[in-house]
Amino acid sequence: MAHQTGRDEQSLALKLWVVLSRAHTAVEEHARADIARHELTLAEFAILEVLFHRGPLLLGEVQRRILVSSGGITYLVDRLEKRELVERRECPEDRRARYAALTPAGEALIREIFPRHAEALERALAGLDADEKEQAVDLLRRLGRYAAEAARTASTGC
Amino acid sequence: MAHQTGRDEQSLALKLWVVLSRAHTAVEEHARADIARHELTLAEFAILEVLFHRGPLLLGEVQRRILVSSGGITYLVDRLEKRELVERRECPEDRRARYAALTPAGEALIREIFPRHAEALERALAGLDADEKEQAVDLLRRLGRYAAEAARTASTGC
DNA sequence: CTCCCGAATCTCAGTAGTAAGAAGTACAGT
DNA sequence: ACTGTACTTCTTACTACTGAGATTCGGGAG
Repeated sequence: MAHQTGRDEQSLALKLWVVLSRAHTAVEEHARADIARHELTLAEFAILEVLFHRGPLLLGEVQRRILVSSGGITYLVDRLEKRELVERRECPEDRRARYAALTPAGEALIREIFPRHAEALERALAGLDADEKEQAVDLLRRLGRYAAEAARTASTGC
Repeated sequence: MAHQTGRDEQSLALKLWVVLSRAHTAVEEHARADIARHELTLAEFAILEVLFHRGPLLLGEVQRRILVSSGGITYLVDRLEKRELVERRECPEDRRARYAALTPAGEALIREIFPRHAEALERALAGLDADEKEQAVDLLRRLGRYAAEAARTASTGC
């Protein structure tokens, strides 16, 4: 048989899942600690960052980019709106939809903290050199794409 | 200067962090969905799994292996104990400490679902072949180790 | 036009944890 | 024996979300 997926293949997959989880947890802790200094969660930072780099986006677009639930995006934008870092704007073409956009204060904040956050991440990821990072990016990109696609086709039933 | 860490180095680090997060989220979703069929969270499954493969462990040892807070391990073992999958046992040498151990029902459950879970993970991770998985394991292991170590030394202050 | 299906957002109850600190216990130094 | 420090678990209050359903609206079919 061509694909004899035995116990060693399985244990290799399990090992990969474990080291993926641990690496993610360890790096996330750095990111979280850095961002917590500004009283932001990672999800809140991600919203500021995506609005900074892409400009105003519909709530649904933000939701898909940062991977939270529909309830979650409402909750998060509510919080950022209370702090006057983000504002909702009506969408002229579709009255169901709203844009999220940075306020001047939000833009000033993300402009200030984003470079320092990038530096903190660079330090956290300094265990690999540039070549190794590129290899890792390639492998993880394919891993993630495949897994996301597999989830999609499984739910739609083939 | 030897290490000119410019904008491209930083954006490479950022890209790595993004693909690491997305790969983790996508794979975790598979693991979560598979385990949810048995009314278990990933953390609960991790406890059953570690007790199955290592035998009875002190709560603190379980906590360090599955990376939750001290309050979290109490909460999780409480839940598993209510379902009679795990039991607490006194530690004769140290009366502060307790062992967590699988009940017969808990062992039967994990013995049944672990192989299927391993298969589900293997399918989720099938985007990489065996060689690539080994490369990824190596890179992620070093990445995670370094980041975890950096967090430790940062908190102890050098 | 009206009906209806689907999409975009919001509401609200519930949940899986975390953080900080309490209580009990071990152990080393005096 | 006594004291102080550190460790182990547990308690309590809180948080950052999730998931299901409600609401509002767009757009095509009849």
